[in-house]
Formats: sequence, C-alpha cells, structure tokens
Amino acid sequence: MTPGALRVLEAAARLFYEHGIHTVGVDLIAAEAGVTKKTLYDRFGAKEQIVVEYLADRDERWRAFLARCLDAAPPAPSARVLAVFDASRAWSEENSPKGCSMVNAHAEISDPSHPAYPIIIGQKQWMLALFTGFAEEITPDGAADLGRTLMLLHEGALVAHGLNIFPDPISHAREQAQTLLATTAAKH
Amino acid sequence: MTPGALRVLEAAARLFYEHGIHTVGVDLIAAEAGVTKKTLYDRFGAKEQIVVEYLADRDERWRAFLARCLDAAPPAPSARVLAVFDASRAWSEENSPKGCSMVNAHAEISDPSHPAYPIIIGQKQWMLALFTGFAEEITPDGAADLGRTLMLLHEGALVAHGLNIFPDPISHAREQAQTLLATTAAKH
DNA sequence: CCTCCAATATACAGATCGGTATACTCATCG
DNA sequence: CGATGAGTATACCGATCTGTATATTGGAGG
Repeated sequence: MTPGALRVLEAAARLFYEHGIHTVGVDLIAAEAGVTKKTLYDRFGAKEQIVVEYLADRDERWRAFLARCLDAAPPAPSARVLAVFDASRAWSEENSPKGCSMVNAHAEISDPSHPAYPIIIGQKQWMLALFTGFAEEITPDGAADLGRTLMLLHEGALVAHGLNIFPDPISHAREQAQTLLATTAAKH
Repeated sequence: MTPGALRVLEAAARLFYEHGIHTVGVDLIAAEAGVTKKTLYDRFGAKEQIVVEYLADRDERWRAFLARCLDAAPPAPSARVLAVFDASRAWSEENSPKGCSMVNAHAEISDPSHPAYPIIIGQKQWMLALFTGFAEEITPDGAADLGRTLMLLHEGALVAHGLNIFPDPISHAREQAQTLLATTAAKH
C-alpha cells in the first residue's frame, strides 16, 4: 500500500465514521488526504472499494486490539468476559464516540449483496461466538443463552455510548455482566 | 395536512427507513408518492423538514403504540416493564426489521444542531426515564441502575434484531429482564 | 359565479456526485 | 540510460442532487 493510498484510507475512515458514508464524496476524501482523484482511483478503483477497506480495516484493528487485551487478562473465562467490556470501553473512548461503526454502516447499507455486508455481519457473529465460547466454559448447559445475553448487554452499551444517553454505559454493562456471571457461576 | 403531503410522508418514511436518509432523493420520494416536486416543496419547503417530520411521526406512533400496550398491561411495575419488551417485539416485527430508526438516523446525522437531533436523543432519554420510573417502584434505592440496565438490554435487543444476529433477540431480552426483576425484587 | 388553493406538468438552475482522460514530474531500479 | 510506476495538475463527462419557475387544471367555499 502506497503512502498516498494510506492517507486516503485514513481520511476516508475519519470522514465516513464522523459524517456517514453516503454524505462524504470522493472529492472531499481526496482533498483531505492531500491526493488527487486520479491517485485515489488508481489505488482503489471505486468508492465502494474504499468503503469495504474502511470497514475491513476497522474490523481488523478492533480484533487485534481485543486480542492484545485478552492476552493480558487472567485465564478465567469470567475474567476474560469482563476484559472484553474493558477493551470496548477503552476502544470506544478514543475511537467510537458515535457508536459502533459496523452498526452505523449497516444503517446506510440496505442491500445484503453489498460487498461490505459480510464484514458487518461477520464481526457481530464473531463477537457472539466469542461470548458464547466463554459462556461454554462457565455453563455448558446455558452457554447459548448466556452468550446472547452478554451480546445484548455489550451492543446496548455501544449504542448508549454513541447516543450519550447516560455516563459511561460500557462500565455499567460491565458491572451487570459481572453480577450475571457471579449468579450464573453460583448455580453450578 | 393535504392528501398529497400525507403520501409524501408515507413514501419518505418507507424509503428513508429502508435505504437510509441521504441515499433517497426528493425526486424518488415525489415519484413514489405520486406527487410532483412542486407539491412536495409547497408542503415541506425542504428535504430536511421531511426528515424531521418522518422521525417525529415515527416517534409519536411508537409512543402511542406503547401507551396502548401499557394500558392493557397489569399495573404491577415489573409486568409493565415486560410489557415494554412485548410492545417492542410486536412493533419491530412489522415496523423495524432493520433496527431502531432513531439509531439508524443518528448514524447519518452528525451535526447536533440538526433539527432532527433532539427528536432522536429525546426518544432515547424518554425510554430511559420510562424504565427508570418503573424501577423506582421496584427498588427506589437502585432505580437509576436498574433503569439503565433495562435500557441496555432493550437497546441491545433492537440492534441484534436489526442485524439478525440470532433469532428473536427481543424475546430473549425480555426473559433476561424478567429474571433480573425477579432477583431484584427478592432482595427487597 | 368567482375566487382561492391544492395539485398537475414540465422545464430549468446551480451544484455536486462518481468516475475518466490527458499530459506532466520525479524518484527508483535494472 | 531507460523503463516503470507513483504521484500531480487540470479538465471534463453524464448523471443526479436540492430547489425554483411558469403555466395550467379542477374542486370547494363564500
């Protein structure tokens, strides 16, 4: 990836997240990246491709960040679940003041055949599988249920964070997850 | 409101929700409503006004629908909380396959000075206040916390419903709310 | 009857959209 | 030295965007 292409992707990521995908035009992206439209189209071919790479890159960065957080967390499954919430809080504070970029992109992309669609759905399914995997180690019987509940708390916290409904909703979700894990563990 | 204006609002509501606000142009709205652009601009003045009335109307309809559901629910606060989830499930099944229209609109509207902004934030704050009000009758001490937790479950369920991550997430959230209310009530 | 007004049809303005074309510079590498 | 390729600058294309102008039709109320 050439330096110009990198600047394009950085500018597009910032503008797409901040103002939405359809409101931001390629002229603005090129101008903000300090690059001509020729360069932009030589590297990416179409705006849609920039959208795809924006979401794919964001997905990849989040998974890498989460992996580092989980590496530093204790091995106990409940501690790892809480580490996910901690990671989300740290990530959202400096990367996602307007909520989850995948959810926001989904609001603008209706066509399931859009090349960005599998990235959006893929990240959410991956997160659900992550939670369910931890739940498996805690209660093999109710793993699916527990994983889904953790998913709901987590998604709700991201939305509440983006809408700024009340202060620090991700920490609140973390606490709720903690008591939920405690009562679940007490039963087995 | 003239019949033409009503058709404009109906068409705009359907198109905005399905394809996003910025992707849908006034020409398409006018065509789908069977109305000329002149009529559209005579009634609404600007596209932005159609957006505002779309969201305001949707907000109003949801509150009216919820009010009817709550009127038919038992007076016990925990039953009324569950009635909110039941109402959301019924509403979402036939009105919101792509998730909450307010959250989706928020993804496309970055400027807090946009006239639609207070409608979006207002509905979410109203929902939080509703949950907190019920929580007040259950545990006056932890009302704020309980209200916020219910809000997270509810918002998470709407997102999961829109992304179709797993089947019937709103019912799952309802069940989680039920056990949460049961354990909370048992403490007092 | 006659005025008012919602609505029609059609055309257009100015801007911006995504995307392309042409011609040039400049550094790297074989 | 010569070729390649990343980049710049600028101009353009057709389409679509929001919004406006002009002229006409038809029904309801005073």
